[in-house]
Amino acid sequence: MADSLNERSQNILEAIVEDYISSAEPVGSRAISRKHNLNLSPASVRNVMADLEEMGLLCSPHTSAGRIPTEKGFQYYIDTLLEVRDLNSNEKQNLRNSYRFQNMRMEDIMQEVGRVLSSLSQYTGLVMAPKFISTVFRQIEFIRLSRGRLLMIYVSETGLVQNKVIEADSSLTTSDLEYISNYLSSELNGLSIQEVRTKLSRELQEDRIHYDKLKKQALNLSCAALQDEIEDQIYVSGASLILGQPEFSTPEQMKRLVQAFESKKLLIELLDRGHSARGVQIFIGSESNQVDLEGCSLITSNFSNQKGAIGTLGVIGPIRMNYSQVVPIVDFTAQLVSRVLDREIGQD
Amino acid sequence: MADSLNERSQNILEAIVEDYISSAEPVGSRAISRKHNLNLSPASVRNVMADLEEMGLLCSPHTSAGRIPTEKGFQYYIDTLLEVRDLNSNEKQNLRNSYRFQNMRMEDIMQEVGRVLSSLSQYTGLVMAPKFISTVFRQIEFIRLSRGRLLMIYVSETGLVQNKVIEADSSLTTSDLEYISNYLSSELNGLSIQEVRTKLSRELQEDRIHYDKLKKQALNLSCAALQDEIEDQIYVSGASLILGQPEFSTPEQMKRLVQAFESKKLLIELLDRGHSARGVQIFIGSESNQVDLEGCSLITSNFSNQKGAIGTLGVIGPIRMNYSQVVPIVDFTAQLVSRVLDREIGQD
DNA sequence: ATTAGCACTCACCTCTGATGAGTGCTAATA
DNA sequence: TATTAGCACTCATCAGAGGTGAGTGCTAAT
Repeated sequence: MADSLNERSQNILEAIVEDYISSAEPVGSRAISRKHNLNLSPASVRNVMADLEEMGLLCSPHTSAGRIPTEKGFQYYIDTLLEVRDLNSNEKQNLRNSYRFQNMRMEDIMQEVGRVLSSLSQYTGLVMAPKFISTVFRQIEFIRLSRGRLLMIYVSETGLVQNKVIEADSSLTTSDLEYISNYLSSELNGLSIQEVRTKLSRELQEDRIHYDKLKKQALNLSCAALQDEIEDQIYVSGASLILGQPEFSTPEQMKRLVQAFESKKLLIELLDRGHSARGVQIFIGSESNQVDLEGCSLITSNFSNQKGAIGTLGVIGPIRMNYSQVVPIVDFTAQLVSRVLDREIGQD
Repeated sequence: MADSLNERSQNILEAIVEDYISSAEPVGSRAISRKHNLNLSPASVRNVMADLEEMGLLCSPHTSAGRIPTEKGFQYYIDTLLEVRDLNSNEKQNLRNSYRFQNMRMEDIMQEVGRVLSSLSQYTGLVMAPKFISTVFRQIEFIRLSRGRLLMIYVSETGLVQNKVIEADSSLTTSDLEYISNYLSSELNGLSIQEVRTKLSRELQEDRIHYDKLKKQALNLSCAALQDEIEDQIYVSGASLILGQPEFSTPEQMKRLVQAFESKKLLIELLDRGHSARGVQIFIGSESNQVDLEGCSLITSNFSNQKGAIGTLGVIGPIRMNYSQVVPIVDFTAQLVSRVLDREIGQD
């Protein structure tokens, strides 16, 4: 149905959306007929606007105000009218230069990505570090904390460090732990977590392993350590930028957003949505299904190195976001980060 | 000078401060003369109020409003009038029960502390994890990331894991690194970072070490890894709570605060102020010297285990904070966390 | 020394009318 | 038949006016 719009309607809708994106104010027929050289009188524009309103693509706050695009209007704009141009090589170079990735830990890289995303887009940057489950095993260490409690340190191929406290048999000596660490690290090196898990459970079932008590304990320990998920890490940058947007200028709106940004769980859930997709994804307004994020749109893209290690980055802003500007930034940044992660383990 | 206040003046100042703390509104003479049974008419109260205003302890937003305490007024209240009662054993038990510390990584503990602090105080909780410099060496690992780049993982006595990427001689093999890790871990175990540093620089100067090339490399590596500070970790919880306070209800104020909370550097600087002191410290308003935190007060206390590992926790709220309620919470929480950190490495 | 009394101040609320941007409808026009 | 000029109408926004009430400072009485 929405596709049945004729060209004039499309032009006018596009004009309204773009005017609204830059002004955040209801757009009147007069403004459209003048600024965009459509050679149409305000009256004609009004007629089309009335049609668009009937279709649910526009609405007006009150009788004597202009029109603003509805969520559905934005949806249509994004699906049909938005042309995302690629960055030219100059812009790409600028973007590359914005990032400082030298000698950074994974955490620092993620933080840096958030920082740049938010400062370039002037909205809020979100980054979710590669998920534990998507990483490739590199090394594992066990350190005794107190009787019966061990600290497990896991390092992935890309240098992502995650740790976890596990309960364990208190009879293990320090050298036992060292042996176990070495044994597991060499056994599991290069396997994906998925493969690690199947390997572990298979070996645990095999009988012969039972002859070597230490090896069995190694398997038990690593099961305890690696079987469960490890909480995703998420980075929010430039939260104050989105608060500067007029649609969130009331104290209530601000509190709501800050609350949402504080809830890592909510954000993880949000970013997980696009986690299997390739390329840039756009979630408009109520698609997020989060009351606290009402009025927000999210532009995300996944990044990953060649061995897996999938994370997600993106920008969250008002529905009235400058999609044509932000989408290429998110897109290219994801590519950039993917390449950086490869370099992390590469030989250059 | 401030101490020259007579008892009546003190009583009235106290009454005004406490009324203002609970109402956030200017306090009138009538309210004081009635609610607090001072047996004084409003007119008498007004006389005293005028004196207090002249001393700079009170001010009035305009002629026909009541009085509100100035920063100096709050300072006086805190220094002279505030009586901080200890929690009774019931309250202590409740507080203990609020915290869930089982099998938690240091990060989780810090986060949990922030969560509980903010939810109990209804202001914003701040926690700074034990500073790297104050920790006791437990173990160090080096993992090759790519040619010339190593990931260093440092684990402190309390299980604080910190990592860092360093550039290094690319000729080191995996087993070299393993040897180096083991050598350093056994050499440095139990030393404070301060001691580690002096030991390292002393050994590097000694000649005999130069015969063992690998040991020399070990020392070089650990110098590169441990000589610089590692960035402090800071946790902010319940930022939205402070935004609910009437003094920060305008959009500008909110944006300002959110910005301040986003700047880890600023917060670290703030918490560092009280870092050498013992017991609870209170920083009122402009004492923070941070324009972005204008109108805020900070209540902090350090925590530490018996071996060092000093961190700081606290609550940030409006100057009009409920000090008598929050101070004991911060105080007892710091004691609690200190004990938990000891248990981390203890034998129970 | 304390307090009752009183004039005074001023934020806050509500009501009012003016303004103007923008609309919908209708009739004239190309 | 599609477009547009014209016009009455709507309604948010703003400024000014008047009323209200909480609270003050001062003075004179207790």
